[in-house]
Amino acid sequence: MTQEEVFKALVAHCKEYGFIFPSSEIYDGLAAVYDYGQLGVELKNNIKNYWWNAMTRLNENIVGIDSCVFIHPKTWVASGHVAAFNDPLIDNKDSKKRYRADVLIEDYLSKIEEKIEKEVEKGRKRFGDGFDEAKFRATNPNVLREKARYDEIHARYVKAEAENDLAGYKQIILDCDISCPVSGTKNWTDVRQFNLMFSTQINNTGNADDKIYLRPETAQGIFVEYLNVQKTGRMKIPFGIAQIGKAFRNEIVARQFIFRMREFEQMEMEFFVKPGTEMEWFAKWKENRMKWHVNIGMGAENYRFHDHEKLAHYANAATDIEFRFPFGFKELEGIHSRTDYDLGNHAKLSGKKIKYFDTETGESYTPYCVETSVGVDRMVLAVLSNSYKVEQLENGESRVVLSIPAPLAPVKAAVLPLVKKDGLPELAQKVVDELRYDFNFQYDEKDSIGKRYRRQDAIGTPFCITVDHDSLVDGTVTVRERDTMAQERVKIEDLRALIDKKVNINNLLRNL
RNA sequence: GCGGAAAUAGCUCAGUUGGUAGAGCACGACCUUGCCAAGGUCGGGGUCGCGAGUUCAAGUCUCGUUUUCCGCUCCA
Repeated sequence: MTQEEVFKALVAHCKEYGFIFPSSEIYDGLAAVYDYGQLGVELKNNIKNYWWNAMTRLNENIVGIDSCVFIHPKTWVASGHVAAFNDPLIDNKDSKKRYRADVLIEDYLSKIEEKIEKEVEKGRKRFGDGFDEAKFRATNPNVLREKARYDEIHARYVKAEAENDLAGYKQIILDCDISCPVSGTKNWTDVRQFNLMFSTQINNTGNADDKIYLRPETAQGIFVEYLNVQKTGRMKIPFGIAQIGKAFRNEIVARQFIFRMREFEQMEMEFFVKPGTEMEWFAKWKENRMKWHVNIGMGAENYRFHDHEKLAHYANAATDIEFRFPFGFKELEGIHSRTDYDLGNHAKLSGKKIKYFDTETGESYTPYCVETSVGVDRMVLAVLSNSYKVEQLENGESRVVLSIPAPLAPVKAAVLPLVKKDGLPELAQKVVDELRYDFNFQYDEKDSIGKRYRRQDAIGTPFCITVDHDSLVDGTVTVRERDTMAQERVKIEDLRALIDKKVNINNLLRNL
């Protein structure tokens, strides 16, 4: 099978066994929205627990919060999202390339500037030492002509930007004969506004000022609560605030199953540090986070860092942790050094003093911030795609197995009576009743034992516990391991310890 | 958003030049076997993604639309 076929099979598998469904499928579904089913939610919760505990329990100086999806709209002005995510876009119909209309115009303007500079350069060469640049710029007809053109276009551009006039952008592009760098044609679509943030209204007065946004990242919920947490928790720099929650982005193209959805879940941690120490912490968190990923046991070779060369407006360093998905290495987590951009802007816009007073040094400063941000859904996809295997068995048959790392597996063990008679179901039920307080169990008595093993393989259950006739006599059962299919005989009273050792998330945490 | 392809049962698919929907698996009941799936009998389940049009008649032809996949594009 090709990678593409494997991925398709995985998507079908996820639906067939209740991990992930297309959202509202009975109404034909909704693009790029997926629901987690009965097994998917267990897997996802296990991943979240592993992260939450690694952050908040293993670090005394990291605490968690749960902020709302709705936050004051000014938050998104301060964060830069309102300004940065209202792009006017235009397509060239021939090359099928999409451009930001404002960037096309800006590029054109800078070309005019270059022309002017060239003229000035020519003048300098011609006149030599006696060259009066200011006078040349004020009198040379070529320069004046270009300057006038520049001023006119620039004025229109600024006006279009201020008024968000999409037709105005288009007209500038047409008037300036701006052509597509790829196709060279001027066959343009209309300019369309694209806003990454979803918006709604918080009451029904219809007043535009009531517009609020669904958060495009959970991070800002942390920044707006920074002061509360720092003060009430008596937190001392350096310290972190962790949060897991939903975020929403109106992506132009949301695709690749749950890799890029319009509604998704993030696990973000903002770590506040003294200015000047942020690179040190950035390096520390890079290492720390990679360790967390590799510790899951899906192979260190499947992860890599990808350092950003082009940095976002708020960052002075950024890297991605990428994972080898069926469609290539893609971002799983982002680690950003966000400087004091967020807290600084919130201080400015809110008028509140957001400074940290260091009692040891007597200094007062706006903390810098290092962010770690994982996509929960991407983690789920990483685990599922890495675990999905179609194995050829010795007898020529094949089995589909999800080798999900045991601590993350949705169902930890299945209890199976070898036959549905002779008191075996009753004993099996007793075993389940003993252990259901510790682990997520399934009980299954339908079909042959081999078939039931395969069924558990398909959902990634690490252990199958089979109760047979000997169990009635000596109180032992067969424990069958998912990946090796090896069996061992275990006393019923030893089951809890045996399973716990393999599936308890605390054992993962201990290795960190 | 553009271009290409696809959509029939929970899953994988068949369905002849248009003539009132099938298989295997899965699911339920009963019987049988009993440590690595698919024995038997019976049963439930589909307005063929949705909406129009052509036709005596549309799963099949035409148009639109939705969703998915692939390629562009986008991804502070």
